[in-house]
Amino acid sequence: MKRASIKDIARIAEVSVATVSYVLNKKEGSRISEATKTRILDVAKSINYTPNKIAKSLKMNKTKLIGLIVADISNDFYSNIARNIEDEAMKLGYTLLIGSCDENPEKFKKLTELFSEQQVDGMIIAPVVDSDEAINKLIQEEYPIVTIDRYLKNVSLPGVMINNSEISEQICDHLVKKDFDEIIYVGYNTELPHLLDRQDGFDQRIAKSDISAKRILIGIHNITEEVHQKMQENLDLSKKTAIYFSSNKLGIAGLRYLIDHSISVPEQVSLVAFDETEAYYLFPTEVSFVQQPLYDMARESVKLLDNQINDYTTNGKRVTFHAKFMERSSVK
Amino acid sequence: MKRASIKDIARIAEVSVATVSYVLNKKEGSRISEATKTRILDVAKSINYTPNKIAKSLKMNKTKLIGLIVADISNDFYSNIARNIEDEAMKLGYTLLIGSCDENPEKFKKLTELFSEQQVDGMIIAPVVDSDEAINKLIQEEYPIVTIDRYLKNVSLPGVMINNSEISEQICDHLVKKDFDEIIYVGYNTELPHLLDRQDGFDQRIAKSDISAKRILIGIHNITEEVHQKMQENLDLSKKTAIYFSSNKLGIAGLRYLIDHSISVPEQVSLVAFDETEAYYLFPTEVSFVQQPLYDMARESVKLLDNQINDYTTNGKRVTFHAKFMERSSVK
DNA sequence: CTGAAAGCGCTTACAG
DNA sequence: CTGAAAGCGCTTACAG
Repeated sequence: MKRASIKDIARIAEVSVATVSYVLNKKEGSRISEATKTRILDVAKSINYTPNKIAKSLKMNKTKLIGLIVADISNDFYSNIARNIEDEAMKLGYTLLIGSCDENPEKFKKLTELFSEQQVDGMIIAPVVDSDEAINKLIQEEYPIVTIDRYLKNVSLPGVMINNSEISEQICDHLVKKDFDEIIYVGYNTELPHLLDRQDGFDQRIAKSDISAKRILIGIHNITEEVHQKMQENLDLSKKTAIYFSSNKLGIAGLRYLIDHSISVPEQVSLVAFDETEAYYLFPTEVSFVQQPLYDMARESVKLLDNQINDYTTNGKRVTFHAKFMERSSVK
Repeated sequence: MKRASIKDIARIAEVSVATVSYVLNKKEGSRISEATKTRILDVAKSINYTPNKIAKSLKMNKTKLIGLIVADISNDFYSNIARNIEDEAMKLGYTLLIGSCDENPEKFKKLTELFSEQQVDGMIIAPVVDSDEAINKLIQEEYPIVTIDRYLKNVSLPGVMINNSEISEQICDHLVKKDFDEIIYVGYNTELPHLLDRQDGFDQRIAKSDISAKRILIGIHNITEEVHQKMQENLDLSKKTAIYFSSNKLGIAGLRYLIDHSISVPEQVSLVAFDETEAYYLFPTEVSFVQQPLYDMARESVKLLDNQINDYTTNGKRVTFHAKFMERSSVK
């Protein structure tokens, strides 16, 4: 697998490597004669030349590589975000490196180091709990970074997010108006700001009502088991109940519980879930869900990062998108 | 974002860059004195040195990068394969570049070019229809490649696959013995060898029985619509019927049809699907499915590729794994 | 219109 | 025990 280099082209076309480089990069500015130009192009084609991006990167001090660190790539939300980011990155000439840290700060740190060694021009990250140290190091090095989905409480990095609190309030409002005896919020026991926002929005609306509300908060591991156990303990079918699952993982676990216990939706219990996932569509009832504008978020994140790369600034702006409540038939 | 280089270390520690390089790469062979060694390491740490892999790659003529081209990353099968490959690649010191060509040969070709320019040491690919040209070019350049899941009819590339024909025959045998009036095979109208194998295995077993069989073959786009339409036309609930969905996408579309039409499984119709996906678990009946040994396949593919990289050979061996039929309650 | 030369950050065979 | 130097494949300011 010996690859042709511009040196080879230069030798065969009997010109200098400089000239080859100019022609190949279309930087001649009409300086090079048509004859040499076509000769060079022909030779390049005939020996199957492909540029060595590594060499170019070294010289140019930029790789046109972007690193993406998601919290969990097996989550449909993140895999869809990744696809959209890849498309957008490509449009701006970047190649995307994808890493999943699986909510593990050690793995998060390792990925930042890996990407850094790989000389990525910047990173799009979804911070996980305890990833602050690794992130601060990047900030200190003035590494271009942009957050997505999640954000940091104490640091103002540029990033994209949704109106978590607001949309939760809307959902809750919708449920409150339907006159349920009880509304159950299913969320995570976590410090992640965007998730606390979802909880806050819900709480605020509940506070203004006189409806009884319960909170089921679970750890980030063993989601299925914990959701099942807590639903067992908290779901009282003698009451007219609505459940709000604040993530797709929680939603899937909850739907699974309802299937296993033959609880029919929305006859016996109503529900709303966060995010969209293919799995919702195999549930016997159409699931009402919160849809995030993935494409717009992906596009904006790449744009923000590109800006950071071209002109580094410390006070990044955070862009908030509006999630959309898609009403289906799972709420009665 | 000015990064420290070994030159900086050399200057501060007052040694040559050669010495720094030896120490950093632990290639001293006890040649360097402990004093200089620790001095260099201390300086490296204090100025936050991270090696520039780009420079190293250029010099060493290898990047420790592997490219993975899957047919469709939004398919759970491929995203799980990708995760497993990433883990295995990491173990051997490789970083994984992931690309999804979405069954599009143009995109496939573009990804091979992108990866090639990025100087990946090798590629793991799932060939799509009409990708032969791009693949032949790689072969001609003696680029280390390994196929996964799918394989090529006319070229013997090293690769991993499952016993498609055999497992289909087993499934069919299982259904034949249950004495259905009719068995429907749902597959793709395609030339992809591994899918034709699935069909062949089914056909062979049917031929030895006297059960009526139907084939529903659909195009690779608009899966949901086509499956719905053809099931509408072909499903006769007055007969005792079993359906065999030969991919997870087909399975999901089919399950969706059954949900939409309130057809109960296995009471009114029995079914088996290929591959595992989270969505199956939200279906009211536990779905019997074919499980592929993803981890083993991923590991073997990386191993085969690593072998190719270290010692290129043209006659690659193909490794076949055994898929497993997981019987649940969707067949009566 | 074209080329010689420096340099990006590394590694390593060679010399001392 | 340590260093000078060449070279990986490019780009580009400069000279002619």
